[in-house]
Amino acid sequence: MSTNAYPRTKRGVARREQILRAAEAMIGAQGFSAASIADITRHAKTALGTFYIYFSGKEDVFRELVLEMGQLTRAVITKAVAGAPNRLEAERAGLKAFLQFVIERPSLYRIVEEARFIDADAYKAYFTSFARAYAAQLSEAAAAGELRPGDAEVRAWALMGIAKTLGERYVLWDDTSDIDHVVDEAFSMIRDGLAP
Amino acid sequence: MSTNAYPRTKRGVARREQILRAAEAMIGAQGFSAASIADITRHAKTALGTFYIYFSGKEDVFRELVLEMGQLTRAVITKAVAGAPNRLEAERAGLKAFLQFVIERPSLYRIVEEARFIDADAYKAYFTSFARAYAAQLSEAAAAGELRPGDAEVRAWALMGIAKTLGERYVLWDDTSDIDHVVDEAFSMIRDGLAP
DNA sequence: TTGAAACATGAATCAGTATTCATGTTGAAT
DNA sequence: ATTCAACATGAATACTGATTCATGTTTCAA
Repeated sequence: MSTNAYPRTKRGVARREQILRAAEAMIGAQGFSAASIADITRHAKTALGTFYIYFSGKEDVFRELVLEMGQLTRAVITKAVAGAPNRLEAERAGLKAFLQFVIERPSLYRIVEEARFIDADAYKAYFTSFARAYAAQLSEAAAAGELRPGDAEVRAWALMGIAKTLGERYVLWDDTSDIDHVVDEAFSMIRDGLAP
Repeated sequence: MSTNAYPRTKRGVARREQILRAAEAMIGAQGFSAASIADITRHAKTALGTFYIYFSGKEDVFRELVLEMGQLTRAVITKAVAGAPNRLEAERAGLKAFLQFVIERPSLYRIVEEARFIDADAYKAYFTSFARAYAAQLSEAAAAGELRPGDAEVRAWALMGIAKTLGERYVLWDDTSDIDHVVDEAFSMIRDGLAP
């Protein structure tokens, strides 16, 4: 197996996962270039060469982690938003769920942001695809009279910007115990900014 | 001169500036690790070793560029905001000026964002100092009844997040001819979100 | 139970580039 | 005009860390 083919045995599946998690931890903590393959395999308790059985190189694991983050974020937010009675409550729930997710997986968050500089295409793909879906929701809600009319795409990017930045400031930098306060304050601005 | 002391002759001043501009262009275009010192000096039309007369290493130029960006952004926004009749108009003017600045110096924008991963302290310093001043303005405006009451710090970070993200999306990725549309749409959301 | 495919190992390569340094050249003060 | 500090040069050095590979070990289907 030279690159990235899926493992054929239980052991293989487990090893691959071990390495992936170690890569998340190391790259998340030290950044892409500072984290060496040796760091990753050491942390995964495997030999150096084993890495190359499962991944074709450092960028390859990295890309996979970005993909993973994409799927997770979507899943988490979709689930959090599911029960909301209307679009505005969905915004609140989505923001809160996102920040909560950053608390749980800070490494993945950092990795996605670093992707801009390591694998710009993966980064763009992640955010544009997210934005497209987001804008569709906003657009629909505006049509239903739940939001004031306005450019759904610009709104989607602005709202993503708020979430990203608050996540960085209030979770990564300074693990505020009071995430709810941040959510409330930001949401009240968003609510009044969008409500009909 | 082993590191970073200021040049003593006209020629020295000019060379240093040449190299700084070349570093901005190369690092901005290719990213910190992909841009080699050789790239930078080639672009600056000087010998490799000359670089080390003026800078102690790659991180050193990088840090200086981040500093420069800090001063420039402040200056540009302060100036743009100066004539605004009230805080809300200041927000509009500031957002527009920021996006315009990204159009003019895309490399500096990228460099500051990459600083998060290369020189986290410089990055933090840049944004927290900016946020502090921003929050003070918002706080003052709220006290004067120009804005609805609310947590000025959270607002400052949220607004910075909007600006950063719109800059990335609508300037770096897709040089929209119609920046004014983006500003208008984002601003109408901000206005309603903050107006008393 | 056995044999072949899958997986594991880590020392040895290989590549790229940051940094140094010994040797010139230029600037400007006297 | 002279002189010394400042500046310029780029080949040589030094280092880091990614990737390979020859040699075992384990899994599992038959």
